[in-house]
Amino acid sequence: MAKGEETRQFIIDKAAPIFNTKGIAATSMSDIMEATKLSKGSMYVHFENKEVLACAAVDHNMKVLGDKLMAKISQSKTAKEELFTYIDFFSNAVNPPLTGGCPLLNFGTEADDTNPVVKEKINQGIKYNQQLLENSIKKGIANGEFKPDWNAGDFATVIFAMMEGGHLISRMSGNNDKMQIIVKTLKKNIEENTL
Amino acid sequence: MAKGEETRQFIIDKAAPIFNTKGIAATSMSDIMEATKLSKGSMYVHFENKEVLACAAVDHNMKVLGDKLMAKISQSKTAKEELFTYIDFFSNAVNPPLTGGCPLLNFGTEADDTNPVVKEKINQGIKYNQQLLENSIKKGIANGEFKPDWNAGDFATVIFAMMEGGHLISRMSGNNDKMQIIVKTLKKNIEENTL
DNA sequence: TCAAAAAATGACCTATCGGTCACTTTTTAA
DNA sequence: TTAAAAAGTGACCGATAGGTCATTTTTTGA
Repeated sequence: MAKGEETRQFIIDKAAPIFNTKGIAATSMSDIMEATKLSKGSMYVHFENKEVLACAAVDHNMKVLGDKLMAKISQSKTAKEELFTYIDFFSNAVNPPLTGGCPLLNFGTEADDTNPVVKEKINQGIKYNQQLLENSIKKGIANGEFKPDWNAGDFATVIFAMMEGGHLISRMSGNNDKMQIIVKTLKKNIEENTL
Repeated sequence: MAKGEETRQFIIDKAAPIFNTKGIAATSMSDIMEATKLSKGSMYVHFENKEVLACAAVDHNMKVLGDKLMAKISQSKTAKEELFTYIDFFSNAVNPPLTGGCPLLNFGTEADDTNPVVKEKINQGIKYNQQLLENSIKKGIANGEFKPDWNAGDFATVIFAMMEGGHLISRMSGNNDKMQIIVKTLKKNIEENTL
């Protein structure tokens, strides 16, 4: 990797968790300078402006989270195991896989009415998650693990929505109590559709 | 109402939707000045600083939303109707009851790692919603509408989490398709627990 | 090896931020 | 009616925001 690209990645690595924690608007270039120990001029060698850096940070957060998730899921042997692994992966909202919590929730709500570019990134991220879940369910139906009349698309949406909602509740309360109810309910639901 | 209190309320009325749309950090006092057509000095007669105004706006958004919700729910005759009314009330995420969408989601995610005061307000707001739902379910169990072994607390959490998650999905996609799946699933679940 | 290209620096720029204050206008109540 | 209190004004303040650029330092490849 050329020096330039190396530094660019280094900046993104340092900036990503800050953006995910403080939000895009509340994160200043000075925050990134402090975290990277680089000068302001250097930041602007690699990023045209703050918006470009923020977008790169959003992408990075989603990629890192996706990679961690897939590393776990790919170890699963059955479709049911895949769903359980997905749920378990996000089940600790107080100590989440990514510093600052779920980037889809964080950047999505901030970008909603203000940043169409980031909003669309998050929209794609959400669709990716739902597709991932839907594929696992369909796989399980195809190989006889799950009931054939189970609506894969609908339940994929249900899982995703409940996990995000549970994430919000548990982060606000500071404990995973409600998230555990969500996890329990979803797993029970999966069991009921398991043959 | 004294003149001072009148102006204070006027400022909160104008500021609340702006904060809910842009977020606290991204909303400037100039934004509020423009919306109210009041001078900067006047703002600081009624609010010690931006944080105090933001907190008042958060409270106001939650109160307005709660009042609108209760106005609908109080018309319901049965417990099942109450739950359906709650769900329907929040079912249009693209054109939500409050400008900017759900304040619990908006302010909650922003305040999460940065503003403990607002975070606690949102935590209380979430608990209030869950309690409201739990009470309706318990009422329905008590009067024989619902199955007696239905876990009221758990299902209250499920409804709230799914609606918030659905809200996020639908706002990002710009349509209510996924929210409708959520609504359909929840109502079916309620029907299954209705005697 | 060495010169051109790329990266890094930090002083500096303008705009805007939240917030203050001396002053004017309006409201209030005796 | 009137004077004290409250509300409202807008110029002004220091701090910080995002961003620029001449200059220096480091990297690169012929």
